[in-house]
Amino acid sequence: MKITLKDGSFKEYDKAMTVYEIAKDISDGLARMACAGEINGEVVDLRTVVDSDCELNILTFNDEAGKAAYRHTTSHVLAQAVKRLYPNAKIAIGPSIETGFYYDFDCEPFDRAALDAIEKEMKKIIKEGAELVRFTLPREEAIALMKEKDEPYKVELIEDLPEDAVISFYQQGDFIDLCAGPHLMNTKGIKAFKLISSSGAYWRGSEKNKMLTRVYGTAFTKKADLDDHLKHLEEIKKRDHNKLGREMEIFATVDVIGQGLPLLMPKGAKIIQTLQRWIEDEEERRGYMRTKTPLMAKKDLYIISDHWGHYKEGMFVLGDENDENSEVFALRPMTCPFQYYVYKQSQKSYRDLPCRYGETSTLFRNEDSGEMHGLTRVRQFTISEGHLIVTPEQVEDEFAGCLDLAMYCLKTLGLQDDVTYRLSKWDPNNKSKYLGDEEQWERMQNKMREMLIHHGVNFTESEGEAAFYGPKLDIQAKNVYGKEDTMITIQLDFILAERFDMFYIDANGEKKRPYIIHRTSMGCYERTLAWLIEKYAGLFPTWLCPEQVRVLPISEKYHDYAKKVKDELQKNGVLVTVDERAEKIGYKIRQTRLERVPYMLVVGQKEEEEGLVSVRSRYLGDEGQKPLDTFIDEICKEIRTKEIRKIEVVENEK
RNA sequence: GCCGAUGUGGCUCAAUUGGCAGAGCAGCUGACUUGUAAUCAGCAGGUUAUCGGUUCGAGUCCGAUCAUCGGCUCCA
Repeated sequence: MKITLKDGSFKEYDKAMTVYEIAKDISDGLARMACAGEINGEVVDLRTVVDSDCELNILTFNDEAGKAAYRHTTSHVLAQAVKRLYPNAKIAIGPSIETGFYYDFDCEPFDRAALDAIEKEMKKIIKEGAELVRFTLPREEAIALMKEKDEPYKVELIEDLPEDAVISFYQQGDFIDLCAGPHLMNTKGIKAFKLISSSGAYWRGSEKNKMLTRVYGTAFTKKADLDDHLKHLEEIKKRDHNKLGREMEIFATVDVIGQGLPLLMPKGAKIIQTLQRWIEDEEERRGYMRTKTPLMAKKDLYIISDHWGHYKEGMFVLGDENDENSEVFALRPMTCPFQYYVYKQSQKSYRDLPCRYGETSTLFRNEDSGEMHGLTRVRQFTISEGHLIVTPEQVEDEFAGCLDLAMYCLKTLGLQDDVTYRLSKWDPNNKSKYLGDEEQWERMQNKMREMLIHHGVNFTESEGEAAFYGPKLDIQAKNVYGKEDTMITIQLDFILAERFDMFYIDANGEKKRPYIIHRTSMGCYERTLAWLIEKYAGLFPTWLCPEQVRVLPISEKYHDYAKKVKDELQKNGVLVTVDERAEKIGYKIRQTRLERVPYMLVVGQKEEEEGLVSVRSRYLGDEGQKPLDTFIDEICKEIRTKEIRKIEVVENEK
């Protein structure tokens, strides 16, 4: 048998040896070896390999699958420890995840002290060093075994496996778990792990099911890697927009105002204003017409759009629905139907299409109380929303136009490499959630897929993520913790034009249904702001900074000159302030840096006499003295071109 | 909505386990008039998230509510 190692080398082995024995031989410390290999790209447990003529890659901890096996084994040890300390706990599932693992238990919730105790027990189990033994059972016997062990969740899992599935178990000491593997060969192999937190999670991810206790942990093959990871978690906490944004006075929340209703402070409001002006102008250049439509409407409107049928739970309803004499309104969760009525104000010809409407639109969504988070999940938000009413022939070009605009926005903000593209499709197993029939959905989804391929977009597909009226292209980004959110969305709608009886007159004088494209250009302002805070750790590109320059006079004697510098900058549209406090220059510099202002202009006697400024920037540190006019030219160019200068000087410690 | 944790000046944290709410930073006032990351002195700032309960006495114990955080579900 030929065993290929990842470094490209390979060894020939006697056919009489089992793959497992070979693996032991190769790894020479068997406990440290992930008992996993790869055949034709598929990860397998070495003990399941019967064909000794295949070409096999032995997976080590340098491979993702090897690491996953390692983390997964740690989750089994966690389950064993929990069973020892809480014999009545029932085990559910415990997979490996990106930087660790979790395991769900049906038992009382754990507090930190309980987690510490479980950790201690896990260390004991690791020290005991039981071998992980794999065995398989026929379906009935597998069910019987799990019934005997009184593990109802495992029984349910087995019952749902296909009839012909191989049902494998892994045993370490007296602990047996239903599991496909692969695993380490011995629990002794686990070197570094930590239980991070405990929380609730529904069995099989459905809120109709019982809530189980989930324990999250992280595991690394080296102690140093674990320490690095824990340190990394501390580090990214510093750029978490929810912490940094409050610290920098970009936003705040107030308990009597309510959940999901952040206050944008002057700095946050300024950044959003800058974004908004930029986007509105850009859209106008691209042929959009601006609308400004009401924030609320009678429920009649939502009945036509069928938001009343499909989205009522998500809306804030005003008035008493149960009282026939009460006029019922709802705050708008979307702008779509309002802009449709803008379209419908006059009869349109095919010559009027494409008709592109844009609106800086404030929306309200009654999110569940546990959903709100910083600026990324709120109950009131403002998006760069727009709707394009197009003829069927224009769909492709206009979709491309929306995509181009979205990509332009991302690129300008420096975010283009941080996103993934997702084709969000309907859920064919839950058709009642959606309007329209299967034929329509398949047709539109195929069309969208074709367009994405045509434009060379690298995308994934996901079922059950569509809007109720059509498929979406969602542009997704991850926050500092790796959690994904939709930043930008472009949606194809083939339903609502009919419901709203929208039409245009074609070249033959016949009424035709238009298509509608729903889209955002740079998404929701609040969410994009949160993303920018995390991306730049608060050190925004100069053009976005709420304060771009601070003038620091050496002493009171130079206040007049400082003001003159400020006025000149202001005249050129630069956001500038003067620090006139009677403090030493070092103190003012320190504070200006902590507040992340990109440029400081120190002015004293020499500067005043010669019309200079001493520039100190977060980009290059001390940039020396230069004429005021030169500095103005430079910074105006930087702002105008929305340049993202590379930051060389980063130390914002407090 | 569900599970869990947390809540003390603007921020970071104390308060000997039920016994006089305190410190640093920030702020304000005054002095200093300063050359590239913290000048000195003084002052002010609190119904301990809110409401209720137990107690001679509650920041501390109990209950409810609100908010924040970590997840689940949901979602831009």
